[in-house]
Amino acid sequence: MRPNGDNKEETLSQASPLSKPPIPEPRRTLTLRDVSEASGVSEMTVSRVLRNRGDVSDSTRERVQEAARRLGYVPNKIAGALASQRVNLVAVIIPSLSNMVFPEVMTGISDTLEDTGLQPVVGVTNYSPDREESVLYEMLSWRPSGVIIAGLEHTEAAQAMLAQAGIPIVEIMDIDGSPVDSAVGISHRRAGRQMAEAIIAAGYRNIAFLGTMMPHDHRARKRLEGFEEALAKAGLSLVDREFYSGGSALLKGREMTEAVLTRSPQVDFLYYSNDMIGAGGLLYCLHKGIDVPGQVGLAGFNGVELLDGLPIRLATMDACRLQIGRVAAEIIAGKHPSGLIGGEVIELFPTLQKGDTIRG
Amino acid sequence: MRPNGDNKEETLSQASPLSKPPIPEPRRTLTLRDVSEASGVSEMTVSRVLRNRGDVSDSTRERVQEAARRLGYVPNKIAGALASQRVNLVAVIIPSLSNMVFPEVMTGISDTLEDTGLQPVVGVTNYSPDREESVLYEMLSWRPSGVIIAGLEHTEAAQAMLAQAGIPIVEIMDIDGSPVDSAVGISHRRAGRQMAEAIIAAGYRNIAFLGTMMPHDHRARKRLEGFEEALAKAGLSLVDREFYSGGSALLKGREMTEAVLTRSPQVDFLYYSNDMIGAGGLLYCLHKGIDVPGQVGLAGFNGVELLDGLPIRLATMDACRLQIGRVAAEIIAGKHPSGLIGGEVIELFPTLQKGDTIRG
DNA sequence: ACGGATGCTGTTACCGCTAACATACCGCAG
DNA sequence: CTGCGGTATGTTAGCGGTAACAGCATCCGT
Repeated sequence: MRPNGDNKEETLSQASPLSKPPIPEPRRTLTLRDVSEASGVSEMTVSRVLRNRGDVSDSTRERVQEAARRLGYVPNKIAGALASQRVNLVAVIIPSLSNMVFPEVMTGISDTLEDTGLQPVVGVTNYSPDREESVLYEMLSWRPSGVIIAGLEHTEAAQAMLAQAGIPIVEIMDIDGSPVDSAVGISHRRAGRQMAEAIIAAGYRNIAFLGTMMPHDHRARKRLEGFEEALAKAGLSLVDREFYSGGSALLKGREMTEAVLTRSPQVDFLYYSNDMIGAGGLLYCLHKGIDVPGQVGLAGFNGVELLDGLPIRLATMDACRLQIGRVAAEIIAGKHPSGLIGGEVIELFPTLQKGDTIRG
Repeated sequence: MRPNGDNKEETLSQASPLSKPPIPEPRRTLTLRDVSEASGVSEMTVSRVLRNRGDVSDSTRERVQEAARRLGYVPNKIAGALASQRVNLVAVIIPSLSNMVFPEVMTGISDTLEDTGLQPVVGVTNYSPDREESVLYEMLSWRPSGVIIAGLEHTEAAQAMLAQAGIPIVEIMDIDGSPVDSAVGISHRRAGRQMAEAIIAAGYRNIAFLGTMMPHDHRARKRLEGFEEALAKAGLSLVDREFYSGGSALLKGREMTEAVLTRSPQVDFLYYSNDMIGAGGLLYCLHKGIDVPGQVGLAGFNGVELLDGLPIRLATMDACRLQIGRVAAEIIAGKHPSGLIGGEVIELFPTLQKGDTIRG
């Protein structure tokens, strides 16, 4: 299966005597040379035709294209990239795919990159800093044209690699910290604060938090910090808190909610670190006949599409995922107005959607 | 920012006079040469150390490693791959990421590839055959070690590329058709049939189908075909059908269910093409106080984790996603018992989970 | 008619790394 | 002391493309 190193000259001279059957020899993988011999021009001209660069006469162009198509030639980007010092890949490094939130960021990125000739390549870290470091190393070794990476927290080595890479780096999702190069995202601290303020303004006083255990989900952590900060400012503090890790988020939301409401019956508001567990909690409350938002209010975070399908709309904050992807890609592609310089921090502002689960 | 083509010799000779400050010059991207000069051995020896290949004395090895680390050297896999004719990438081509189902396949693939030195690279087609073709072309041009691609239906050109690529190809998810090389998946036709049989056996007679409009979701189509086939065998046919495209699947499920139940009040069973719309329908029925599964039964497809969090469990069939990913990766990595020959079709058998939405 | 612009094609020298082979050095049996 | 096998390192020749430049017609204005 591997390309065998049989001597080229002999093989070729007897293999393609300018005959025209469709697919002459499906053995060795084809090179520019094969197309060049099949069409009677130099490799360079073939290269020009296939990349649509430089002047080539129409007749030659057609002859080359026909030959390439007939042979089923697929260019070798490895060689091309090495020679031209140009790689049309953008490394995208994210913590998870099963999260609903990152696929949407990806959509924003893909859409924007679509007509730039750039191609996103995804790496997944599972929220592990070490894994992030090795994924980054691996991707940088392919010399991408840019890096889009989630979060501002990385290992020291990863920071160093990013700083040294000599390509545009965009850290996304979060702006509470100092980026290596550019950053696009929202302030999770502010988002937590805002939600707390809205909750307090609505008159809730006995507030519980339900969220992920993950020590490396810095954004969830920052939201909670902002949230508690605002509570403190109002002279309040969390009445209860519950954490989980792994499993079906919807189910966990249900279970955690039951646990909290049983343990702390005085609780009148449930703040969830994401919409999925929030939805689980909401379904639980509705199922139990709890008056939402009268007796208990709820809020999540992210603004996932899923919420539209629930019986009543969960309060949430849109995390601007699509736009984050778009702007990050624009910066990499050099299409962003302010991204031409690099080193920008672009803050987006999530909108609070009170839905039907906060009274007032 | 781009590596500038300044002449190497001069630059180097004055840039690194064997001094030892941490990060001498963050300008040009580093090459083996830089590490070689910094550690006083040949490039070849550095290459050997960094790849852990061949015999190198401990003292040399350490010196080289230290230099590489100090400089922040990241190898250039483009050059490496070109020279060695070896690429540690596996192309994975799937229709969508927002589907819940493919991320899980990805997990199976990643897990299995983890300790093989192989790296998955994802391409997304959005269920478009043309896009699939171009994504495939793009990926093949990086000369991956294998291809994992969803489905058995591809454009003619894509089929040809796959056949010519000279690397292991695994078509996943589906086995109702003829694969180019290997295939791992379930029979969706059989799955549809099985579900229909279970529904009929439970005594339902007025059955409606609710699903996606997408003309290129061949697996959903095959499930419906199998389903109708089994209905026909029992002298039945679909009482109603409803299609959607785009939007929040949960919401669409809700809306479609309302539409069907209003239009065809005699319907006593709702068969959904996926769990997400099924869940939407279930929530709708529960909300309306419809007796499930007495008055109306429901079933979906996929066995997504989300279902665990619903008030009652939706009937579904597990699509063996994790295992599909695993086996596909094993075949590519040459670790699968029967995959050593290639050209195998491996059928997996989904289990029908009746949940709480089919009576009996 | 001639210098120069223009269009098309070919030649040469790499890109950064590794396979394969060559070399140097060591110790030790003969 | 020679020769041999092994270990540690260096040298050479590409991998398959592309940048840069070098031809060589053809065509233009003056």
